[in-house]
Amino acid sequence: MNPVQNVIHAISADDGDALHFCSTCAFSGACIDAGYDKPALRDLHVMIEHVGPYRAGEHIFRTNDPFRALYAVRSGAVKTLTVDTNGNEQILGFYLPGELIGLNAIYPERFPCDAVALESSKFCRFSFSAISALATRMPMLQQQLFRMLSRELGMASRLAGDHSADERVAAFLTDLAQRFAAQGFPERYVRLAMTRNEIAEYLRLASETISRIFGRFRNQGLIRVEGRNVEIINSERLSILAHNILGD
Amino acid sequence: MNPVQNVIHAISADDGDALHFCSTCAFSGACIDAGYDKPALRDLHVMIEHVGPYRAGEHIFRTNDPFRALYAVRSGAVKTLTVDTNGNEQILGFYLPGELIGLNAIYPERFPCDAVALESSKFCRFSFSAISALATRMPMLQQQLFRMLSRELGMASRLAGDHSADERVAAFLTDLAQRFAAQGFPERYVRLAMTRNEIAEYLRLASETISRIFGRFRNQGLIRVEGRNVEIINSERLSILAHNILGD
DNA sequence: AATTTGCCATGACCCAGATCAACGTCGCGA
DNA sequence: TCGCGACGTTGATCTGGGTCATGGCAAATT
Repeated sequence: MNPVQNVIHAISADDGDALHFCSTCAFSGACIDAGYDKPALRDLHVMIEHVGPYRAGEHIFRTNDPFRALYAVRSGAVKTLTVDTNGNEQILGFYLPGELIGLNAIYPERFPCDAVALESSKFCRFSFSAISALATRMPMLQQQLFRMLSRELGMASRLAGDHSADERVAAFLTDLAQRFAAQGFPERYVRLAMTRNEIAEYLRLASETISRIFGRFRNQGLIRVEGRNVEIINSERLSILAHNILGD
Repeated sequence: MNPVQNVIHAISADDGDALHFCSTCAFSGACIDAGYDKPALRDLHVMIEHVGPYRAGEHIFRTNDPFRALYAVRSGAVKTLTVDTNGNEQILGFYLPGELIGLNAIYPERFPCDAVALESSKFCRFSFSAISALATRMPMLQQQLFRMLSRELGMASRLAGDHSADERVAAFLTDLAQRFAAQGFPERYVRLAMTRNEIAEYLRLASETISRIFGRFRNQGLIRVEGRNVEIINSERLSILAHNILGD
């Protein structure tokens, strides 16, 4: 049997309970590290609402919806996107379990984008006013929010740079592999939850260009591709290509 | 005398004192609105260090410098930039009085870019750990930091989109005019503190393209250009062009 | 006054990636 | 089982904006 196929089935996180985080919770790192894992956590858990599952194609929120809550992905995968005046979709980001959606809505106080499930997905919903209030009493939580905002800002501006299509695709694959690895999956396998066209809309390329570059990377022995399963053969060279975007 | 010339000389803010903000302080909105204008402000002022002036071309900080403080522009203008492996500069942003530099350094804990004065500039320096600590006691300050991060994130991802050179230049001029207007300057005049080449590095275009588009916008009666002074004649049509990037 | 240096403008040409077109494949509902 | 629509690949052609080259101008320097 081919090693690429069926290696990764679906990413999901356990559900957590009144005293434990979902295993991939966006806040767990900050809180557990800081010794908040005892009763203080009750305050955090009490404001969490488990929502979903949303099926593939369903909206979690839409552009201009009033912003009240952040969404942490528990399982599945999500895209956020805007539609410009010509009807062109622009994908802002893909989100995997453990990642947080909605940070770009804080300032406008409305969601500036749609969020759509790429596959069946569940979420933790955090009231933003409640989590802000809690953050004033939990400095590490505040810090974690600052860090996540800052991280997303850095990523957005690096991706905004003037890079070749090869660099973009290499950075996309490398980044995704690292994020899968952060969930405990083998770093060399990436299961794409999105179409070639969605990758293209994210990287500001045409879907044909994605196909061609996947093909070229395959011919150069950088990756193996079977449909939406990608195996990274030469992560070394891929990282070098990605370096201008990912920074390290 | 030509109306474009010498309308805007230099932007600067008064210096503030122990109980008053600089008139354009990045935090003044949040704090004054929230009724913090009495003794609580002392805590904020006490952690501020006035630095500068830096002359044109001088670095405020450099890539990989450890991140300890945010810088608010008091007067002058600044660019932040990265240099990629081919030696190409990429400008991340321009900053005017009242704006805050360094938010993208929180997550990596090092500055991911250089900051260089475009003209003689002064700053307020805020220790980040001190301001975070204070933010736990001043919810509106925390909120203001969240909002500024979120705002910059939104701007970065809109600029990252797939837009024509015309749209980019229109958005650049419109945005700058709005930010000048926020300082109380007439909205129709923009004084560019940066070269054509720097505009190009910011918008991911060639400097020749900036020249050509300024020329075309002039011929179409959208703007008047004299060196680095720009007068916006038809802000209506310019905003329509910019709409896909600026959103409103 | 002459020279250098940085900045800006404009024409000629080129290229990375978009667009257009054709076709193959897969999954799914009737 | 068939048909249909979404998805992916590949080839041919086009184009927006990049690159290269030239020249002008103004401030700084000699």
